[in-house]
This record gives sequence, C-alpha cells and structure tokens, in this order.
Amino acid sequence: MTDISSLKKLPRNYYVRNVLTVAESLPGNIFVRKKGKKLYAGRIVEVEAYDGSVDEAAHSFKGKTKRNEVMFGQGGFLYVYFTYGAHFCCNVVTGKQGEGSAVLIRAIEPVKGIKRMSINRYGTDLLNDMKKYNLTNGPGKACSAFEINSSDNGMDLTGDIIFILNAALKPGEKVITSTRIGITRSVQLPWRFFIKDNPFVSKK
DNA sequence: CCACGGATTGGCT
DNA sequence: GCCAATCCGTGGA
Repeated sequence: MTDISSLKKLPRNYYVRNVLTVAESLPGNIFVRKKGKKLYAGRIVEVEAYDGSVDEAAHSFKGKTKRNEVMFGQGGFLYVYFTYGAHFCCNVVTGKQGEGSAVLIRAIEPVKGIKRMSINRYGTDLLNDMKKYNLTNGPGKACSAFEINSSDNGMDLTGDIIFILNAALKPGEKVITSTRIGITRSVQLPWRFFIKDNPFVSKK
C-alpha cells in the first residue's frame, strides 16, 4: 500500500505554467479528495491537455461562457463539467488568469478509499478483477468513484478538500503521448499523456 | 423559445 | 462493434 502521508501538495506555481508542461508532468502524482470523513486517493495515470488559444476541441476555444468560466481563471482550480446527460469530468486549470487552458483527468489508479469507490460505482464493495480495473479508468468513472460533481466546480486545489500530492513515477515507468480520445476537432494534436502499460489507463 | 450535440458509458447485437 | 441514454449550456430564430 502506498504511503501518502509524507507527500507534499502541489503548490499554486505548479499549475500556473504552460498546459502541456503541466499535463506531461502530472501522471504519477496522487489525486486526493476528502468528503466528510471519507478519503479518496489515486495515482493519475492518464490526462489530456486543452488549450483554448489554439485548440478547437477546448471548451474555452470560443471564449468565456457561464459553463467554462472556471477555465479562464488562474491555474490551480478544478473545472468540472457535465456531459452526455450523465457524466461529470474534472480538469485541472492551468496557466494565468484569462488563458483558458486545462488538463482533463482521464484515468486514475486507486490508492485509498477503494472500497468506498466501489460502492459509489457499483453499489457494492465486492470487487472482482474486471470491476477493479473499471473503477476509475475513464473521466466519468473517476469522477463517479471520487464523488466529484458540479458542486466541486471551481474548487481551489491549494486548499484541503481536493488537491494533488507530488509523487514521482515508479522505476521503469514512462509517460508516452497520443492523440486525444472522443473529440471531433483538432484531432491531430498529440496532447494525451499516459503511463505506458499501466492497466488503469482508459484505452490503449 | 427551441433544437442541437457533446473531452462518455455500458448494454445489447 | 454499435448505439441509445439523458441533461443542459449554448446559439440561432
């Protein structure tokens, strides 16, 4: 079991950088969410970068709206959106105020609170192998497991409710890139970053 | 006011 | 592998 008690929270200046710099360095770090007495934690294993200034797939590409306004704030806040009538997805806002860039958290490897994640996803804490790998291997699944919804939109990641702990990749692990998943515009940009061969990544 | 479609998921053929 | 489910922000009329 990974011990996360000695790890340090990523500070504001980590997030206030170029979105690609943040995205490629995020895998391996530990995403933490507190909900009352419940604690959820997991290693980020897959992300995608969205940059409103050049990227037609970004929600922020056409300018600020009520839905995406958090994306235009300073880096280090959580942007949560609702999609397909059913799912929440969460992003880490990056860069400076007004920039409109963020990193989508696409997949997580559960570390703490796994039984509770299973209850949130399946209504039972009994996990077989298939369910174990399906807990958090997608943006909607991860939000469901971590109890993240629109009420968490705009959360400050330098606070004590949702934050990310600095942790290095394990020996032998490496981050590789590909094009992004599920989009119809700017499909050619190689802005997906994930840990090679990690079984919790959403798709190969 | 109303129609459209999405940074997905899971169930069915 | 294909496709329906299901909501609501957004943009056009």
